Amino acid sequence: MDYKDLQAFLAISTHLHLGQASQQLHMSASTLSRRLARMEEEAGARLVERDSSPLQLTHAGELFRQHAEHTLESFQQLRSAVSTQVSDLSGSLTLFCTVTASYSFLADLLARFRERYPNVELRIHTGDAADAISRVQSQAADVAIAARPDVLPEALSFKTMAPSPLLFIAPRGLNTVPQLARAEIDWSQVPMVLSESGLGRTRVDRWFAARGMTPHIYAQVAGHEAIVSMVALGVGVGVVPELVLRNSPMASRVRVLSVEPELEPFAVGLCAATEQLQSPLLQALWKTARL
Amino acid sequence: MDYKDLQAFLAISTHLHLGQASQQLHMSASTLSRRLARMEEEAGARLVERDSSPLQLTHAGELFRQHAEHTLESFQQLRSAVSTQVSDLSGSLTLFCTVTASYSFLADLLARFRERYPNVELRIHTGDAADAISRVQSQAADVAIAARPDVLPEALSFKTMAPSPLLFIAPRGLNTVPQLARAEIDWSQVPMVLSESGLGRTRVDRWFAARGMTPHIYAQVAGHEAIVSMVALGVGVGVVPELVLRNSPMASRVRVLSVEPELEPFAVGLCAATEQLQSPLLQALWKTARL
DNA sequence: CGACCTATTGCATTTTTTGCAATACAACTT
DNA sequence: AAGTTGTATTGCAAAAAATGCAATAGGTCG
Repeated sequence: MDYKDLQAFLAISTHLHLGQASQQLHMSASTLSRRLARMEEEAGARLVERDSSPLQLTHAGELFRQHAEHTLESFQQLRSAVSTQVSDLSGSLTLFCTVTASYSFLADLLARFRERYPNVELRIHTGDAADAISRVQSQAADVAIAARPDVLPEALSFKTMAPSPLLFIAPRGLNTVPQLARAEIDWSQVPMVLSESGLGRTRVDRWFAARGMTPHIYAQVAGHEAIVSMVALGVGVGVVPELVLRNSPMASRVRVLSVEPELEPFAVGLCAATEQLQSPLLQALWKTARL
Repeated sequence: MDYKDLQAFLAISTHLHLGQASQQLHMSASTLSRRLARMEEEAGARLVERDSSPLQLTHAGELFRQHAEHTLESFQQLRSAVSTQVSDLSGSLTLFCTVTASYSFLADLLARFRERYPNVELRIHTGDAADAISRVQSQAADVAIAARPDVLPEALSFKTMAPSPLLFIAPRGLNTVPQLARAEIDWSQVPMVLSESGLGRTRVDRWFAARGMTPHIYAQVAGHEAIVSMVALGVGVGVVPELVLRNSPMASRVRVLSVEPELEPFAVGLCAATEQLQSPLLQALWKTARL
C-alpha cells in the first residue's frame, strides 16, 4: 500500500467515477482500476461497489477512506513539522503559468513547494500560453509551466509533467456549423476560432498546410480559455489542449471532433533557462515537480 | 511512501543497524539503505543519525516512527475489521515446518493467514528439514516450509520465499580444531558434524565427492539446530543453512569458514502437491505467501 | 435488441527496484 | 600514524513492477 494509493482512493471516493478520478490524478483509468484492485487485495475486502454507476463505497471502503484521510493528514503534518530543508533556502522565484495550468498543476506543485521552502517568495504570473517561453527567455520569469515547443531553444531546459492532446472542438448542436454536416468535410470552409499565436496556432497552421489549405479563420483570440467559450456559442470550430477543455465550465457545451491525422499533443511541464538550473531555488522547484 | 517502507523503518528503529534490520526484512542492506534514503527524501528530513554506531533516530525519525507505528496498526485493525474473504473458507491444513523456519517465516505467514482465514484450522508440525518433502509426498502434510530439493519430485510444486546459503561453521577458538590450523586444510581429516540425512547432507557429501574424499564424520545429528550447538562446543566443523545459524543462540560462539567452491544455497519456500494446489485452502496459503 | 458508457484485462513498453560488487567512511588496534 | 574491522552507500546490470493503449466485458438506457 502506497501513499499514492491513498490519494488515489480519496479521488475515487470523491468522484465515484474512475475515469474522472483518473484525470484528476493524471493517470489512465486502467492504471487506476488496477491500483484499486490491488488496494482491495491488500485490504482484504471489496472497497467499491461496482454494480452501480456512480460507484459506491462499501462499508469497508468508507472505513478505508477514513484511514487514508487520517494517514495522509498525519503524514502531511509530520512533514511540515520536521521539514528541515526549510529555512536554508530563501529568495524569490517568478513563475509564469497559464490560467489553465494553474488549475491542474499549479495547486499541487505550489502546495508541495511552499511546504518545503516557505521562505522562498513566489511571484506567480498567469497569462497566455503563447507568452510562456518568451517570458523565460527574456528572464521576465525564472520558470514557466508551459507546453514544450517543437524545438526547445538551446538555452532552455524542459521537464514534462503530463501530456495533453490538442483537440478540435465544435458546438454540440449538429447543425450549428453547417460545414460540418457533409460526409467529407471541406476544412478550408469551416470557420475556425484559433489562438492568435503560440504553439497551438503553429500546429494548426501546419496541419492545414499539410493538406494544402489555409484555415478559414473566423476569430483569433488570445488565450485558449476564450476559445472554448466562443465555440460553445456556436461561432465555429476551435482547437484547444485537452487540459483546457477539461477545466472549462463550457466543456459540456462542446464536442470533440476526431480528425485524421491527430494534431501533435502538447507536453505540459516546467521550463527554465538551463543555466539557471544550477541555482538552488530552481533545483528545488525542479525536484518538487516530480514526486 | 509505501507500507513496506513503514515496516522497514520500524525494523531499523528496533535494530538501529541496517545490516540486522535488512536480515529481518529479508532484503539486502543496500536496498534498505536506499529505501531509507527515499523515506527521508519524502519526509523532507533526515530520520536517522548515521554518525554513530549504533544508529540513532533523529527527532524527526522518532516522530516518523510513531507515525509508522500508528499507521500500520490502524491499517492492521482496518483489515481485521473488514476482511470478508474470511468466513468463506474453512477446513484444515496440515503444515510441516522446520524449527528454524518457524522462527523466520512461519510467524509472518501465519499471522497473515489466520487473519484472513480464521476458520481454517491449521495443524503445525515442526520437525527436521530432511523429512519435509517426504511428509508432503506421503500426504502426512498438506504443505511444508522447506528447502527446495535438487530435483523436485514431479508431483510437487514449490514457491521460493527466500534463499539461504549453506555454510561451513567452526568453533570460534582457532586451535579447537587443530586440523584447521594448516595453511592448506586437508578436509578428509577435519571432524565434521553433519545431518544424518536430507538435502544439507546430500550437498555436503557431493562437495566432498567432488574433491575425491569422504568426510571424516565425528557426529551425525537429526536437525540442523543441534549442529550449531555441537560445533560451538568445539567438537568439529558443521554445515548449516545461514537461516539456522542466524537464529541460533549459539551463533556468536562459532565462525563461518569460507570454502571454495561454495555449497549450493538452499531455497526456502512452500512445497505442496501440485494436484492439491487446486484446493481453495492451499491456494489461499500460496497467495498469502507472496505479499 | 442494440447503442452507449464505464470498468477491466492482454500485452508491449517504460520505469523502478533489487542485489552484488566496489567504494567510502569511521572507530579501533597495533 | 597506518592498517583493520565493521558499517553504510553507490555504480551497474538484471529482475520486477507499473503504465498506457487497445480490446473486452459488463452494465444501463433507449
